[in-house]
Amino acid sequence: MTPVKRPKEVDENFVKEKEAGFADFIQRKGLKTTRQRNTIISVFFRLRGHISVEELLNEVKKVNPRIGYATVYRTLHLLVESNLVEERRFGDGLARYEGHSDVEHHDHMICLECGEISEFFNPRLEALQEKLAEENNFEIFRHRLELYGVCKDKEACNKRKNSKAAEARGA
Amino acid sequence: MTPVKRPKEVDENFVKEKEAGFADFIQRKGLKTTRQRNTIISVFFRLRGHISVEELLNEVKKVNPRIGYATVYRTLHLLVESNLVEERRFGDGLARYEGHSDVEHHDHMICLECGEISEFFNPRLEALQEKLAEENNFEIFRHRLELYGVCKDKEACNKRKNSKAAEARGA
DNA sequence: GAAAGGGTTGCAATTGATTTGCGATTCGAT
DNA sequence: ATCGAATCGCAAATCAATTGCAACCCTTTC
Ligand SMILES: [Mn+2]
Ligand SMILES: [Mn+2]
Ligand SMILES: [Zn+2]
Ligand SMILES: [Zn+2]
Repeated sequence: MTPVKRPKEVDENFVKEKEAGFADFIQRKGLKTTRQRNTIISVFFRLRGHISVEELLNEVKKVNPRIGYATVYRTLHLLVESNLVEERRFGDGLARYEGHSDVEHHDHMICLECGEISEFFNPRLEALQEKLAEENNFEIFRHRLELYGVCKDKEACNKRKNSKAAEARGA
Repeated sequence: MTPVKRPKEVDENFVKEKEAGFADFIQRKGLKTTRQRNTIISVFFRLRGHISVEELLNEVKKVNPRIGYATVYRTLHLLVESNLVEERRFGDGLARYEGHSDVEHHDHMICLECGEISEFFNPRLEALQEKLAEENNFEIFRHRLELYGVCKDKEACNKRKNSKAAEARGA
């Protein structure tokens, strides 16, 4: 298994790259740079994990409280279209977004108890998928693999579950 | 690749098994057999493919026009809970349901052009997932793998796409 | 086989996420 | 600075799915 590791600190270089990529996209498309879009992507790429629209909006509002849902939704669509961000749906009914990290593509294991999401990438798995597609005369553009289950480390799992419950109460 | 094959004709034996399974579940749960539920499952298990709620309701209404959305939704939830049916979401925003066939579990390749959904099952792929989970100290309950792309056979793909477009116009 | 109790239905209203219409505002090429 | 086009913010609309509730139907009991 190759776990995907995310840097703990914000990687300013990564953010810069993403911002530049978005600027490119905007220009290519004949769209406009705006204060709001800049704020949103700057905030977004400094967050890590699988961010919901609400989470993002909350953070964005700390910078500019006048920005609303519609603009965040619209900007996220642009980010997805520009291929700088991927949309995820883990079955809790709301979309989540993540900027690619070093390992662009990866898959997920989701603990149904504590909600922990582990990211991984395995070349053999990817290759096998290609082989199966080949045999079926099919060309893969993208794929989605999610493993749902539970942590075997019950101790760690429970700890996470509890801290999550506490957080939910507090918020 | 092991393509999953579905019988072309309704397999009455399969339907019977499913109906019996549902009866069992209903009883175990202390729920009630009703005319509506019987109609819905009988219709559902005679359909094949990945059925949306609306599609199912349309068919159900041919038998009993008084049955409404709520009952179909509620019955589908029971079917999923009873493990006789799986819910799928292929990204078009609505849930689809399928009764298991001989090959209980399978994954999907979805053509973004013609909408064709190929079903397959590959033991190596399944085993590899288990191995990766093991390495991550994770226990898999279920998983979801979807390959999105296009048919390489452009002729067949276009034919399907066109017949689909015609159908949409006609309906 | 009638009555009782509890699950079920159908409908309409509600929810929750996401989208959209639109008047006001901002962008950016000229 | 100007002007047409793109964008914003808000509220209203949409869309799938869920739910409250009064009427109704099953099953068990007597
Ligand atoms: Mn991820
Ligand atoms: Mn299937
Ligand atoms: Zn866990
Ligand atoms: Zn195709």
